[in-house]
Amino acid sequence: MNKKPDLKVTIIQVAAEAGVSVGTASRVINNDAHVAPETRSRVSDVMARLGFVPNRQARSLAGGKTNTIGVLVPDLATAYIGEIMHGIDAELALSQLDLMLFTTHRTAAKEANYVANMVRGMVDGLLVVLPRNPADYTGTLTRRNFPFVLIDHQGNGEPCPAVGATNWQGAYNATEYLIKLGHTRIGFITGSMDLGAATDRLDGYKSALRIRHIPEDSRLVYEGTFFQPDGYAGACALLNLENPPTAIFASNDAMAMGAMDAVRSRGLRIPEDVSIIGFDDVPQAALVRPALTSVRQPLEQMGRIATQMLLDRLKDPEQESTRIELPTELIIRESTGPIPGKAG
Amino acid sequence: MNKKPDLKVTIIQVAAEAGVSVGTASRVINNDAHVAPETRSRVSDVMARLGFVPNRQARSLAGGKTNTIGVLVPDLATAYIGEIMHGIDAELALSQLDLMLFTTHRTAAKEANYVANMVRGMVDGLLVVLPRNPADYTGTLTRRNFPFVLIDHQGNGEPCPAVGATNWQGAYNATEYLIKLGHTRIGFITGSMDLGAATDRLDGYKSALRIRHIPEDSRLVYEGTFFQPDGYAGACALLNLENPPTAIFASNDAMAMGAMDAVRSRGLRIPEDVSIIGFDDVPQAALVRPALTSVRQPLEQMGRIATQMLLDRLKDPEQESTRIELPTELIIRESTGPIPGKAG
DNA sequence: ACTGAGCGTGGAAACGTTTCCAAGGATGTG
DNA sequence: CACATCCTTGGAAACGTTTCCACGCTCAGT
Repeated sequence: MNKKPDLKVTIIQVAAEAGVSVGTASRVINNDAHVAPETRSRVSDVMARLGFVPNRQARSLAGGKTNTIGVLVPDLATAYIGEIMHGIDAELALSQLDLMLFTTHRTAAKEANYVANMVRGMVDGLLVVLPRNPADYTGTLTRRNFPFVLIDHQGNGEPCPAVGATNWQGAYNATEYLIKLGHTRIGFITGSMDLGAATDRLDGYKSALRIRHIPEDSRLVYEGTFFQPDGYAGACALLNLENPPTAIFASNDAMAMGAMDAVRSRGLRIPEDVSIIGFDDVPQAALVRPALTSVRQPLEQMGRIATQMLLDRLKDPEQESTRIELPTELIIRESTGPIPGKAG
Repeated sequence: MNKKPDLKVTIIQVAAEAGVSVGTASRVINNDAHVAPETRSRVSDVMARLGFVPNRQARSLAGGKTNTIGVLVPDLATAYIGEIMHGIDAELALSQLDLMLFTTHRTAAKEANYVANMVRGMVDGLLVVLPRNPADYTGTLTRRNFPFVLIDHQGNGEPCPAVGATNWQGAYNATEYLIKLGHTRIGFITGSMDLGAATDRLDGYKSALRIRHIPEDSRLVYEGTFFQPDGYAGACALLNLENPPTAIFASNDAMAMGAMDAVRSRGLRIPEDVSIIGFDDVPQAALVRPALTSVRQPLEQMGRIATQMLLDRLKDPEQESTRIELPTELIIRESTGPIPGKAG
């Protein structure tokens, strides 16, 4: 065990020990082609023996890149974001890039602020999850040619690189499915309406009703914020209507679970009395009883793809900005069934 | 709007513009006391006008500190870790420190590996959440005087800075509470037994039984891994016993929720037929129906305190290593009640 | 054998700060 | 009034890399 290196081993020591110049040592580190194989292995050996690890800051300073990408998330407390992060993380690990995490705590001001500062050398690229009002900064970013990708946001303004899911289509399909089961009174609990995903889902729901000539009833739409308690409150409100819905479509799984609790606490059965359908298909959806029918968003994949897009842009910042929409998929489980009375 | 700075503003430009030396400009940035008030404000103005943001890498390289702390987590998909992260993040935001995130995906090898490399200049300090086998590296870290704090780990080896919760006491209290309700057949679903928290909870359970002279029955202990499906499987196994338990104590809330599903899917009621109790008290525990009785771990606070400890050590690395145990608290909700037959 | 291309290498500038040292001016003390 | 002290400032050396430029050498083509 002669592997007790001094606290700091620099490239200079490596170069001296191997009898080469720092320039050559640097080339070995960076796998530069112009190094004789013999020299390369000799230097590599020395590096291994000394336990050399290149200094990150110095590399960044000299090389102009940080090998770090920044991820902006609203918070970390939800399974939803956890899934996306999982995908990002997995993809990043493959590229030897590190991840700097910033939480905005759902405040748009912080978001813009972070973005503004981050552009200056902290990170090479930026991933913004669930952006609040990206219009504040996408312009600046684009103008500076700073690589970034938005995750799960509908580009309502100028086009910018983003990956999302087919929220409209997913909501449409789910609603259509309920209609085919015989439901005509379908309650809807929205997400935060300042998020594009939320409005798209509502629109999908409305479109499906319209196509099937089911009259819209604004009392059947309850405005929530994507948090579980809203699902509970929303379901209560809907069930209190004089002509309550036979199915409730919540804009995400967390609210759907809240709605399930509300239904159960009134002694009603799922799906015999009320059908419940969610959105996202977080892992827990399959684990609750009755298992929740939900519109799957490929969250992890969204994280992965966004990361890949970012890496592409890192290599070629001039790349055209594309918006990718991943397909959603209706996952039918136990929480939905035919309308009461019509059931077997 | 003359705020259209060139892409890179350096301290040199600021100094030139303000008519001072770079040294003085640097002192202004760092709030060094030895700057005349007049000079300070003049330089500050220029910085604001030019939109100067100090280059992180250069600062780190020259100053020897990164202003970044590393956080090692097993993954991000659980509410449990989300809560802890929340606390860390909140505390870090106060100190203007940034957060570099690393996920180990529950592999001990990666954990040790990250730690080894991270020590070299990537971050100033390290927070390790739910360490797998910290013994692999705590020695090295301590020897090098590298600041770190372990979160939620029982120091079974040499003492090192850590914050945890009173797992033993929490499990003891919960078990005692069930006994007082009249339960004598109490099933227990463990967590991953390679985690100190898991063994401590099991020990607390066993101790409570022993004190109350309730014979231990190894069939009542089901070994799980902290994931929800284990709760389901565990509850099924326990209920299949010829003399099934009247209460089930799961080592965390995720498994408790799995257990609730299992109980319900057999047509049994909670808590009338079977009482369920969890551990952690994640936010969702209060949201499910029936609301879950659980042992609260102050997760967010654990994150905060660990961060504070780390910051203290950053200031004074020689500081003595303390282990802090935060008290757990039994939160009684609706999922527990008197034993069947004895109830009103 | 002579030339030109290309490869392997060394040397040094640059990256944007912090921090130490020294110097000048103002202030206070005896 | 001389001298010591403190405050403010400028100058320059680090920090550990990357990268550009140039130099010599080898080798193929003529």
